[in-house]
Amino acid sequence: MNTITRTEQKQLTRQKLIEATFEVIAAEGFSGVTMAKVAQCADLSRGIGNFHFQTKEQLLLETLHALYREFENAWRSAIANAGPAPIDQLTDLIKRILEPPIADPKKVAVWMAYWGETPSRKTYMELCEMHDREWEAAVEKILRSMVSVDFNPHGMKLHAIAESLIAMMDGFWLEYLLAPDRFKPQDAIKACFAFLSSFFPDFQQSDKDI
Amino acid sequence: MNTITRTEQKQLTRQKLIEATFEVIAAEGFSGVTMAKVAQCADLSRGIGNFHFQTKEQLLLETLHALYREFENAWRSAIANAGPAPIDQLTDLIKRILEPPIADPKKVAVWMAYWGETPSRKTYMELCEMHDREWEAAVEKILRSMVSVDFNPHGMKLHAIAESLIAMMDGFWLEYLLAPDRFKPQDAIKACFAFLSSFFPDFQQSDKDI
Amino acid sequence: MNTITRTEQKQLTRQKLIEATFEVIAAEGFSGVTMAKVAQCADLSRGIGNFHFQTKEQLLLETLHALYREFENAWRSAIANAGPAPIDQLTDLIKRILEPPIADPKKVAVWMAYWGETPSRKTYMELCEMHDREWEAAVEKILRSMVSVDFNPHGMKLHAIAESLIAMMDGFWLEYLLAPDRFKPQDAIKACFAFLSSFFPDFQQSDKDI
Amino acid sequence: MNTITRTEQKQLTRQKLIEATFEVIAAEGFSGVTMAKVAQCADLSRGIGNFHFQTKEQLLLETLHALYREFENAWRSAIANAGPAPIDQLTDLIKRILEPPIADPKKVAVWMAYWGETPSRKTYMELCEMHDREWEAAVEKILRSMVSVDFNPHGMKLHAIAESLIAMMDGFWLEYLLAPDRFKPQDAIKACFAFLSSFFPDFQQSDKDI
DNA sequence: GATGAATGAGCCTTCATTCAT
DNA sequence: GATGAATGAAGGCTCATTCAT
Repeated sequence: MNTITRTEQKQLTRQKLIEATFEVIAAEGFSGVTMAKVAQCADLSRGIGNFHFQTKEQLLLETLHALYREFENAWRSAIANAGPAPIDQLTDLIKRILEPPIADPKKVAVWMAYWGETPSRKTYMELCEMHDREWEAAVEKILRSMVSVDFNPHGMKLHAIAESLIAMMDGFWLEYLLAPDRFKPQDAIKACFAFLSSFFPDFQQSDKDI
Repeated sequence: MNTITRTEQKQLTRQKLIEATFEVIAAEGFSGVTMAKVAQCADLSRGIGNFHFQTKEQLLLETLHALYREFENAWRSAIANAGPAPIDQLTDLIKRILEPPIADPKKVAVWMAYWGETPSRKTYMELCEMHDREWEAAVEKILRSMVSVDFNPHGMKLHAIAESLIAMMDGFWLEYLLAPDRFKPQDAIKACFAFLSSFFPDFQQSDKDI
Repeated sequence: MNTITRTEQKQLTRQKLIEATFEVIAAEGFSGVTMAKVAQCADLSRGIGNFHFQTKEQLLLETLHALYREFENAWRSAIANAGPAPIDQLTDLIKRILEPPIADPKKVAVWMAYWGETPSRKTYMELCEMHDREWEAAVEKILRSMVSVDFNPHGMKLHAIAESLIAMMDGFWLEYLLAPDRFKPQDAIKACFAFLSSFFPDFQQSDKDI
Repeated sequence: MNTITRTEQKQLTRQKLIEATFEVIAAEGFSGVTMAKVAQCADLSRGIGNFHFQTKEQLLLETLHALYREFENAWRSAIANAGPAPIDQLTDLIKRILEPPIADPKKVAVWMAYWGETPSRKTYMELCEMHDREWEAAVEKILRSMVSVDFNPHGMKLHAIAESLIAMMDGFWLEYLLAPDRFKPQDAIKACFAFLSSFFPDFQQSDKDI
C-alpha cells in the first residue's frame, strides 16, 4: 500500500509534466519550450523534468506519444461505438476527428508544432509513420467493406481514397489552426461527406444527418 | 555605377541569407536554426545576418515573406496562363499547387516549420492570414464564376467549398511531408477533382485529362 | 541485543559506503565522485550517504581517514613484526610500503586523487600533515638507532635522510600510477636500499636478500 | 598587418585563458575549476572559454599540454646548457627540476591536481606517458654515457636507475606540496646525488659543490 | 561593407541535500 | 533506520548580438 502510493505519486508527477509540456507547446510553440517553463507550469521544481525523463528530448517524445495515444483511442472508440454499418462507422469517425475535443485549437496547435519538427527528427518521423500506418489501414478497411472488389471510380484506388480522406481531415485541422474563425466543424464534415459521395452514392443521403 | 554595384551586392547578400535560412530550416527544423549555421550555409561571415536583418526574428520573417511571395506568384501565374474558362483555371491551379516545384519536399517542410510556430507568433499569424485571405478569395472567385447565385449543394456555401478545397490541398502537402513515399501528385489532383465533381458536374469529365 | 544489532548494522553500512567511495574514486577520479554513484556502488539507496555522513565532504574525509588508518597500521605492524634489529625493521618497512597490498594500483590512485585536492583543502592538509609527522618520526627513529650522534654524511642530517627516503617511496607510488607497466616493486626496493647504502654501509650487504 | 593583429590577439586571449586555468587549479584544486572562475580570473567574459576551446575538458587538456611543454623546455635547456660532461648535465638537470621556478608550490600543486585525475582519464594518461617516455629516455641516455656496458651495481639496470632517479625527484615535488615547510631544495638535491653516488663514484665529490 | 572575436543572457543538466513515507 | 521523490543552486554550453578592426 505504501509502495503503491509512492508509485502512483510518481506516475502522477510524470503525467503532470507531460500535460504541462503540452500546455507550454500550445502557448509558446515548440521553440518556446523550456524545462523551466514546463516545471513552472506543472507547479513543480526545476530539476524534476530531468529527474523523470532524463532529457528534454525524452520529455517531448513522451508527450508526442501521449498525443498519439489519445488520438488513436479516439478513432478506435469511434469505430467501436458506431455499430456494424460501415457508413455509420465512417460518419462517426469523421465527426470524432473534426469536432472537439479532438479538433481543439490547443491540441491542433501542438500537433502542428510536432509536425513542423518531424521532417528533421528521425524519432518523430518513425513514431509518426507507425501511427499513420495503422490509422490509414483502419480507414481503408472501412471503405473496403463498402464496395465491391473492382471498385475504381475517378481512376482512384481505395487506398488513394483513404489517403485523400485523411489528408482532407488533416487539412481541416490546419485550417482550424491558421484561420480558426473561418473554420466550422460542420462545413468540414460536410466537405468530407461530399468528397466521399463522389465515390460512394450512399453518402448523398447522409448529408442531412449532420 | 559604383553605388549601384554596392546596392546590388547588398541585395545579393540578403538573398543568399534568405536562401540559406530556407535550407537550414528544411534540414534541421525551425528549432535547429542558428545565425551561425545560416551564415555558414551562405558561405558568409558570422555577424552578417544581424548586419543585414538586425535580428534573427527579422531574418526568419523575411524568409517567410519570400516563401509566400513565391507561392502567390505561382497561383497568380497559373490563373493568368490558364485561359478564360474557369474550369481550366481551377484545373491548372490545382496542378500547380500539387506538383513540383511548389509541392516539393524541402519547400513543404519549411512551410510546416513555419506553421508549427505560427499560432504562438503574432507576426507569422498576421502574415499568414493576409495571404490566406487573398488566396481563398481567388479560389472562391473562380468557383463563383462557374455557378449560379443560389448554388448550395450538400448544404455548403461557395465560401466553404473554396475553404475545403484549400484545406484539401494543404492536407496533401502535409501528407507529402509525413509520408512522402505514399504521396502521389496524380492521386492528390484526382482527389481534388473528385471532391469538386460532387459540386460541379463539369469536373466529371475532366478526370480523364490528368 | 536488538540495539547491538542496530548499532552493528549502522557500522556496517558506514563501512560499505566508505569502501564504495574508495572504489568510485579509484574508477572515476575525485571529480567523478557523486553521492548517487557511491550509493549505487554500495548497492544502497540514494539518500543514505547524507543520512550517515551528513555531507559529501564528510564522507570523503572519513574515507581519507580510513585510508590513513590502514596505511599507519601497515607500517606499525611491519616495524613491530620485524624483530629488534633496526636494519631489519627498515627493510621490512620499505618492502611493506612498496609491495601489495599497500602499493596497489587502485589504492595508489586514490591516494593521488586526495593529494591532488590536498593543497586547496585545509582539512585534508591538516590530516595529511598529522599523519606524515608520525610516519616521518617513525622512520627517523629507526635511522637514528643505526648511527652515532654526529652522523652527517653527504652533508645531510638524519632528518633529511628520512624525508628523502619517504619522498622516494612516494615517488615510486607515483610511478606505479603513471607508468604501471614500467614499475617493478623489486627495483623500487633495491633503489631504496641503494640510496640508504650511501649513508649506512650495512645496507650494502642486504641487497642480496631481496 | 591587420590580420596579424587579430590573430595575435586571439593567441593572446587563448594564452590568458590557459594561464587563468592554471591559477584556478592552483588555488582551488581540480574540482574547483569552473569556466566562470577561469573567465573571471582572466578578466574576460563568461562564454569566452567555450568560444576558444569548445569544452572545459579541452581547455584543461591544453593547459596540461602547456605545463608539459614548459617542463620539457626546462630539462632540455638544462642539458643543452650544461656542457659536454655527463655528470655536469645530470647535476644541472637535477638542480633545474628541484629548484624554482620549476619546483614551485603553485606549479607542483597543478601537477598533482592533474596526476590525481590521470588514472581515470585516458587523454591525460596518454599525454603523460608520451612525455614521460622522452623524459626517462633523456635521463637514461646521460647515465649510459657515464658507464661501461655491463654496468649493473646493486643488481639494477641502468633503466631502473633512471626510473628511480625520476621517481625520487617526483617524490620530492610531492613532499614540496604536502610539507612545504620541511622541504628544502638543497636537501633534495643532495639526496639525489647521494642516491647516484652509490652507483657512480664520481658523484661522491660533487656533493661539496651544491 | 565585411569580419569574427567578444559579450552575456539563458538554457539544459547534474547533483548534494532534504524530507515525507 | 531506510527509501527515493523532490528541491534548487550551480555549472557547462549555446547562441543572438555587438563592435573594434
